[in-house]
Amino acid sequence: MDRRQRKTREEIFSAFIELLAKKHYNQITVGEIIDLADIGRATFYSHFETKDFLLKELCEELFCHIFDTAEDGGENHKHIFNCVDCDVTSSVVLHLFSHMQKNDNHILDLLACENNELFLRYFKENLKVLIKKQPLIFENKKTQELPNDYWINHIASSFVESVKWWIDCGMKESPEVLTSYFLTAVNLK
Amino acid sequence: MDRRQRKTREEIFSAFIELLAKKHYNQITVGEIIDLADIGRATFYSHFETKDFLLKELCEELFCHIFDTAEDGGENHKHIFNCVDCDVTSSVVLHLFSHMQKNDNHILDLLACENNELFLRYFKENLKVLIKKQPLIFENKKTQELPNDYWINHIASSFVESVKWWIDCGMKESPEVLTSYFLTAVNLK
DNA sequence: TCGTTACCGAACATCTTGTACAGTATAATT
DNA sequence: AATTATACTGTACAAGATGTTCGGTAACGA
Repeated sequence: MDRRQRKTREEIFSAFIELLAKKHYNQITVGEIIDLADIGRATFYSHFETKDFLLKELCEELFCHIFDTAEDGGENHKHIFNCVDCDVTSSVVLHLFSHMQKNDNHILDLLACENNELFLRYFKENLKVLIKKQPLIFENKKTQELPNDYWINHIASSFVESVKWWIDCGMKESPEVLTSYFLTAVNLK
Repeated sequence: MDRRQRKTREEIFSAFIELLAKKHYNQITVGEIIDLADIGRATFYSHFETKDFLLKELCEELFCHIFDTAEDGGENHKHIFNCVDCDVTSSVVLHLFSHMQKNDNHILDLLACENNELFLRYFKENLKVLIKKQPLIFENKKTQELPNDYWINHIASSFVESVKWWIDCGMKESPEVLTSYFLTAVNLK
């Protein structure tokens, strides 16, 4: 990809994130974005068909990154984190919470801002994929009573809601504590 | 309130709900609403400052209704529903799921439609209030390990997510089955 | 019956969107 | 180094949406 293209794309994303932190998605105009990014109108539209596509691509970029690095969690992360209770399940969960806390790529800004619905949706969908790949880690202990997809949905939702709760509380707790809350709530420890 | 005012208000709400079922909130224009409601432009703006306020008031009206009728759930609903296992907790939960299934005031249409974020948010907030009023019913059994507000958030979220899952599956299950799933997942039975 | 209030409808300024095009700067190719 | 291709600029533009204004009409309540 052309360096100019890459630069412009980054400037648009950056301006967009800055605006999202300030006001609601619906209130943001393309005009504001191009002013802040300091680019021409036509340039914006040569990159993104509409504002909606911009949002979509931003989500995809952010979540691809965080979940790609989480992929190998089950096998390797025992060694990366010095976990208190270093079993595999809490290792993967802890890894995710730690990622959150570091706020890689402004992911927390987006999850906390007023219009976080879309991000949360991506977040949850990606989590589901991750969970499905680790059936042993997130085992459904009540398979007789709960359909599996209900269970997976429950786990993924509970994780997302834990993160939201964490943010709302000002993220005072450590990732370790959050991991413990989460695993207790969903009965995985 | 003037009968004309009431009528106009209802017509606007009705047109709005019809449009919401068809397309995303962002794509709906005030022009479309007033065309479908068959009222004058100025009339719309004398009722609602903006489209956002319309959405807000719609939510408030719908959720006030459903939760007002759920208030007395703890004491009286044993007699209204012939529950399989007629303890108080499942009675309240079952009552809510049953309400959902009946689709009072198009509440399911709104929860299922593309732009359900705002409804879900209202839904969850109202649920939290309900849960806080019934501390014995939704008891936090792990009070040593889980902060109470984390617990309440977990319960409310799980309920909302159960409803969403239910809708996504086509609502094939009975309210009783959903109640069972929910109570199992959050470990309340 | 009479004063009040809500609706109508048309017009209007303003803002937003998405497209078009000619000119300029930067990258890639030879 | 010269040439070709591609990305950005800046301005302009049509089409459509927003929110307001105002004089006239109809329905309400007392």
